[in-house]
Amino acid sequence: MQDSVQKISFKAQQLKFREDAILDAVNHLLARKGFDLMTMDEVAAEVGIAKASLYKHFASKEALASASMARLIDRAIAVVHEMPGTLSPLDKLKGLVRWAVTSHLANTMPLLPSTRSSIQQTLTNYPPYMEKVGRLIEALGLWIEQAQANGSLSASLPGEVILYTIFARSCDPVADFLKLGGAFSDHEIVEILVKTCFDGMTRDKSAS
Amino acid sequence: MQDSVQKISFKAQQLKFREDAILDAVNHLLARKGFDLMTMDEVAAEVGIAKASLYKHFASKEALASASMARLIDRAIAVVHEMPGTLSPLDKLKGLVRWAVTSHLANTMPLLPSTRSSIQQTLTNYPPYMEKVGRLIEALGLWIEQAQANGSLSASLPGEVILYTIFARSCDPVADFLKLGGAFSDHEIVEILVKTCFDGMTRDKSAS
DNA sequence: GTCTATAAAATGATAGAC
DNA sequence: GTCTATCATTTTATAGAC
Repeated sequence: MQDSVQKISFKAQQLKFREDAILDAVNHLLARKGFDLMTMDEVAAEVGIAKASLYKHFASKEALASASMARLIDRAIAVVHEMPGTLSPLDKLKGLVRWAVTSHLANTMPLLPSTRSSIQQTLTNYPPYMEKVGRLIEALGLWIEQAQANGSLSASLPGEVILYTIFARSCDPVADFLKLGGAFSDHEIVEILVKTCFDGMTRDKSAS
Repeated sequence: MQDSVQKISFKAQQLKFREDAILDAVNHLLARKGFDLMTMDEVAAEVGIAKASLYKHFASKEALASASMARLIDRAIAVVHEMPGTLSPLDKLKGLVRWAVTSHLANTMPLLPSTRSSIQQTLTNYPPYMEKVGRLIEALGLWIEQAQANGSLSASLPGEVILYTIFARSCDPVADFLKLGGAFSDHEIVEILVKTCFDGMTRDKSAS
């Protein structure tokens, strides 16, 4: 009996391992090409299995992308929870933007906020994804309120504007352009985007 | 002889009119769906002609999109040239962002700055487009230098960062999100994006 | 130049053997 | 569950009549 239980557990582990490998490939392709240009042939090739095998794990291309996106939101939530509690609310928000832009530059950030992708509607109709997004928004909304209360973020700006502006940094083409230009390191690009996102471009950086 | 000349001129005019109608449809579809999701069938349907007729005017889908994008840059250059000379350099730059975001909200702004679109490489290899982009960048670079010189834009920020940041507003998903939310008018959305782009989110708007 | 019809290729998804 | 082979559909592009 114990053998049987261990065997099942081992098989389940193997399954999860394989599905994680598939989602890794999907995440990478979503980051580089987006949903519409990603093909199932490419996914299969990057994982190193036959295309038909993909469909034994995920019912469709949409299901594949949805699972990958849900995992991404889980990771964002993990980043939020692991943010040092000693930081100010503003610095926590900046830390999230740093993570998002860094992931973007490393080709591990799917370009989610594009309302133009055909996957967007599928995602909004996928409860597991929306539930996770809701939890993420809740945590960030708290930080935003706190930052507005202590005067480090403009109190006259609607909270949703701040939220969307932060989200949008994860797909900001400015990072790609600066990387293409080659004049800046990835770290410099990240700091530039954080600075322009929060401080704008009209005043010079004050000593931190 | 005069009849013949007029006839040719008239035919040429008709041709241009038809091709402008085609480019209008392409521009609209590029703005709503992007290059990869736009199909030649849709273009033909929106213009109201047969798909094969499209290929009598433009050699390929890429040629169609390139011509549309070249026309867009021409319009941007026109906006730049029509900007009132009495405005400060900073206000001229803000005026361009206003035009870009307004066009975006009106579905007349193709999402050009995405390095993820498959049309990007075609465009960079299309000299007429690149030449126009170069002229646009030149004019904006001058305004940026002037704004930095008079202290209205941060002098410590590399000019190309400012340039790309301004360009990127034309495809900013924040505008789409705010429109989807329904809490703001188009004009309010435009002003929000202009403000966060230039002033950031860390200080309240000062009286203008 | 416009049309209908069709070729040629890409791609999401499935059948069926093992 | 993995594979090979194949289907069904979409989509870019062209042929050929008028």
